[in-house]
Amino acid sequence: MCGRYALALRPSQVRRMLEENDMQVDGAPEDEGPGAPRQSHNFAPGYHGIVYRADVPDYGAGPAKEHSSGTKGSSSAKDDTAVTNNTKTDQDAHDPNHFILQSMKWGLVPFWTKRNPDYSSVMKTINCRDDSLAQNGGMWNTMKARKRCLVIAQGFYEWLKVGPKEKVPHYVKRKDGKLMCFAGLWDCVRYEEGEREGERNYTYTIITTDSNAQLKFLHDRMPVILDPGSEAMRIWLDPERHEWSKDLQGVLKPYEGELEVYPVSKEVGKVGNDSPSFIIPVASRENKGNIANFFANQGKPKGKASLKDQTEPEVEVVTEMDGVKRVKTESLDEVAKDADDGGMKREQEHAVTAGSKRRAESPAPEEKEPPHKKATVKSPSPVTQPTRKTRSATTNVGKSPAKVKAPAKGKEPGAQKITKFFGNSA
DNA sequence: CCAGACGTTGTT
DNA sequence: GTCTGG
DNA sequence: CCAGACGTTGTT
DNA sequence: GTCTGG
Repeated sequence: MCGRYALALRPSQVRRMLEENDMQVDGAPEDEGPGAPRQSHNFAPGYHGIVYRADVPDYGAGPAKEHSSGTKGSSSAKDDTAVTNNTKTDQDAHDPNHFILQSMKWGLVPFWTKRNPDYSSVMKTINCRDDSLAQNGGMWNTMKARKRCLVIAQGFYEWLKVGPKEKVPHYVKRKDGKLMCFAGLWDCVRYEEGEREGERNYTYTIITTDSNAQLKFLHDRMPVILDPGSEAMRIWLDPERHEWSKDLQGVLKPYEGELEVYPVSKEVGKVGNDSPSFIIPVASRENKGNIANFFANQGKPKGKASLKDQTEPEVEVVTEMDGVKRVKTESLDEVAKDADDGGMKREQEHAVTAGSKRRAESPAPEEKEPPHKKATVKSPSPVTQPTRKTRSATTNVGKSPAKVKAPAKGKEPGAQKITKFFGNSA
């Protein structure tokens, strides 16, 4: 289900927005540079996104040596040597009372993985079912106990199936305009060999649960969404809880707040495309207006209030079961070619960046991550940003936000699909 | 003991 | 890494 | 998650 | 259909 979402904000913007919701942020990754999270309205698995979590060591919350399952108590209790020890104590800098934003790669790879896992394996861990966490064994055991986090997004996409071949993308966001915080799990792995040997690779997964009544027509599953400042969020992120419990399991339930759901441009289906229009109702007046402005203003970033607030979707989800067919047809086509509008000469070259071919031909033998094609149009601050609460100045605490170590850049799968990451011993 | 799984979604 | 099956 | 590729021989 | 890239 949650296999694509929107996060076109820089870490600094995310930080500010969370702080406006009274969330403590003691560190954040750089907006740019190696390992920086990607900004895209079409955020896909494998990208580096923004995760929020307690500032605990790489082995997670709780005592360094303890086993999450509490199994056996023997052991000499002396040998410190933290888990992946060596190389400086990676801890001394951690403070569980601090919460940080960190860049991590979407698609969880467990810490015990020996080699860079193949693509298909990783794709299966972009999500984690809430009911999988209710069972005791399994690969999530350590993470659910000690490595819980929030995955930050503006909203997510879901494709409504209409008929045997048609799929209409819908965007889902919070009605109150706040950032969407998914319950997630993270981990850190250091491969034993390969080009990434020794590097710390941070990855994450998004927890899914049953859809709430509002989204049932779209899909039967949805990500777990937590409200900023809620008790559920506090529990989920609490580093003092380093064992699974009913309280924690209880956090994982369908969202009870209000969401906004509406169809969007089919262009979002093509990975690699990116445009602010993807999070705007496809057939709305705003959309047309925005798109027009968008291209009209190509040269000047300031422009008028282009896409400021796109409330009232007026398109709304319309029916579904039987009316499905019509839902998409016209409206979508319309937008697809609406760029030409009724008389404007300008046309669609759009903001939609064309997806690149898969002609892997790296001129330089380095750099992994897919090219961050600088979106044709950069959206300073696209939609969103309600400024609801308008808290007093977000006192930018004087702490150095550089506490978070830049995560190792992930390597794109595919180069060498060795081992499946589940199969290795210690 | 060792070897192998450890996952999700969607579709049938 | 842990847990299960053989 | 969806979209798109999915191939060989031979020549430069 | 399956697999890969983004």
